[in-house]
Amino acid sequence: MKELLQQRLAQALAAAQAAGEVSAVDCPLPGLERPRQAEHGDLATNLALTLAKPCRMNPRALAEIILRHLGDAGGILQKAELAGPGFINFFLKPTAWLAILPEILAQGDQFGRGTWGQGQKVMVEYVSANPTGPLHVGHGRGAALGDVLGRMLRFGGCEVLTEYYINDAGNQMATLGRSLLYRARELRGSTEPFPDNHYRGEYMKDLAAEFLALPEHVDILQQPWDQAVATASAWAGAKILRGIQDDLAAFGVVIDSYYSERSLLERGAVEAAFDQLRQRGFLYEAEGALWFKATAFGDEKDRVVRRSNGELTYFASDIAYHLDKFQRGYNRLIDIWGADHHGYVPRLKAAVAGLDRPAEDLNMVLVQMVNLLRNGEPVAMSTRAGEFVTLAEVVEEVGADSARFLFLTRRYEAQLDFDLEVAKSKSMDNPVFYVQYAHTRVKSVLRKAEQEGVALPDPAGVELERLALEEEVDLARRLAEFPALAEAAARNLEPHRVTYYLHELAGAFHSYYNAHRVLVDEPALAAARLVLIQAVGQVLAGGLALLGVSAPEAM
RNA sequence: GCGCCUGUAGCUCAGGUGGAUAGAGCAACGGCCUUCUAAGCCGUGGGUCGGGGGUUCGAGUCCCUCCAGGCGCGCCA
Repeated sequence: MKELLQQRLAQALAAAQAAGEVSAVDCPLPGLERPRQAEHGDLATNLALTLAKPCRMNPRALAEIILRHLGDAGGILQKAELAGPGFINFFLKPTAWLAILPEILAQGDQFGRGTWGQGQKVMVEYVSANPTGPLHVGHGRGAALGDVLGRMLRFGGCEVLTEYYINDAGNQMATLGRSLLYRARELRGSTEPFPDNHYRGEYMKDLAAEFLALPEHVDILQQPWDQAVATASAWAGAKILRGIQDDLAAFGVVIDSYYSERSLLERGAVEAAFDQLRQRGFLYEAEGALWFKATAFGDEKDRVVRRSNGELTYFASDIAYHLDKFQRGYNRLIDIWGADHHGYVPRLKAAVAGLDRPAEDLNMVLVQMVNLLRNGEPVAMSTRAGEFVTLAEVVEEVGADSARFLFLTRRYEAQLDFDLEVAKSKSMDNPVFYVQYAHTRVKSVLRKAEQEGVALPDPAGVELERLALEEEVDLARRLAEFPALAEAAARNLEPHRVTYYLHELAGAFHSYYNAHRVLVDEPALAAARLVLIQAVGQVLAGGLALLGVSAPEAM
C-alpha cells in the first residue's frame, strides 16, 4: 500500500519535472509516514518541504503541482490535500486497507516474512556463559534477545546460525575443578577453609556430592592433585553445561551450535590467526609478551595476546574464534554481550579490522543489566558470595512466556527492572497476558461460531466493504503494517518494537471486541467480521511466534 | 581522570531514521457483565522531554557543553 503510493508519488514528481514545472533535482524515494493526528490522513509526505530548497520554490506551490500530477493514484485515494507548510496528506479509500485481510488469511503464518535478508549469512552468538555455574537472570535477558533476533532475522530471509561459545580452555576450568575437589574434601571431613577466588556457590556442594557418589571417583582424593583436578574440571564443566542447556530449553531457547574454545585451540586456530596478523605487521614482541597493535585501529592501547609466561590471553582465542566465524562463511556477526564487557569492544573490532575484514560486519549488542525486584524491592544478588537468582528459578516461578516477553519490553541499551511479582501476576499489570488474552478471545469467537453452525467464510467471497466502522479499518491498517514492522525491528536488532506493536494491536482489538459483536444476525456482516478477527488472530500469533511466546487457544 | 549506556507524566517506559497539538501501561478517581472469556472496555486528571547553547522552514530526535545515575577502564575471565 505504502510502496504503491510511493511509486505513484515518484511518478508524479517525474512527470512534473518532465513538464518543466519543477527543476530536475535528484530525489530519493519520497518519505511517507503515518501522521499522529487522524485529521492528517492515513499517510503523509513531506516531499514538497524537502524539495523546496533545492528547487528554489515555495513548498506549498510545489505541493500543488505534485498533487495535480498525482490524480487519484490509480484509484486507491479518496482524497489528497495540501496542509500546513507544505505537507501532503493522503486519505485512502477504506477498501484499500481492507484488501490486506484475505491476503493475511491466505499467507497464514508466512504473513510478514521478508526477503530483504536473502544472501546474508548471519551468526548470532549469545549467552556464551562460562560453564562454571548456572545461568542467572542477566543471562536470561541475553538469551531471550539472541533467540528472538535469530527468529526475526530468519523471518526476514537471512540464513542464520545461533551459537554458544564455550570457554572451556582457560584458567577458570582448573579453578572449577579445584573448587569441586575442595567441596569434595569437606564432604570427606576436611576442615580446611574454602580458598578465596574459587566458585563458592551452593551448587558446588551438590555437584561435589554427586561427583563423589560415582563409582569411578571413589578414590579421587587419593589421586595425584593435578590429575584429580583435570578429572574434576572435565566432569563439572560437562555437567554444568548440560544444566545450562536444560535451563535454556525450559526458557524456550535452543541454540543451534555449541562451539568449544578448546577445540579451536587444539586445531591451532590461534597460531593461524596470529600468522595473518603478523603478515600484516600487527603483532610485535615487547617486555617478553606478544602484543596486537590495536592502536592501529583506534583502540586506546595495544593488547597482549600471549603473556610473558607463555599463556595465551582470552583475547587471543577470541581473535581466532571470530576469524573462524568469517571463515565458516558468515558475512555478518552479531555478538550479544553483557554491557559490563563494553570496554572489550574496541579491541575486538580492531582485531577484525586487523584480519582485513570490515569492522562493521561485526555488530556488538551490549545488553544492559537486569535489576531483579520483588514488589518493587531489590532482590539481593551477590555473585561474589556465589548467591544469585538463577534463570531456572525465575522461569520456574513466572513461566517462560512471561519472562521472555518482559525481557523484550525494553530497548537492550536500557537497564531493565524485572519485578517477579508483576511477571507472575495474571492481571493487567502483565502485558504478556494482555496480548495472549486478545488471541484467546479471537479463538473463542471462532469456537462460538462453530458451535452455532456458522461456517468460517471463504475470504474471497466476503463483502469486505461491510467493514465500514472506523475501528475496523483501523485494525486492518495496523495489520497491514506488520511486515514493515517486522523488517524494521529485525534490521535494527530491536525486538522491543514487536512487543509494543503487539500490545497496541491487542488493545485495538480489545476495544473493538467490547464495543461490537462479531457474530451478528446479518450473515454478510458476520462473515466480514469473522475474516477480520481471524486476520487479527493470525498476526497476533505470528508476532508472538517471533518472540518465542505461545499464543494459547484458551486461558 | 578517560570511555560506553541512560535521563520523557507520581512510577515503569514507547516515541520506524528531523515533521504538524508529545504517547502507552501502572497508580488515582468515576462508570460498564441475563449477549462471542471483565486476565477486558469507556471516561477524567496529570509534561519546562535533566539544564544551557547551536544547526534549519521545523528538534524529544542531530552537534557542543554542563549536571545526575549505572557500568567499565589488568600480561583476569
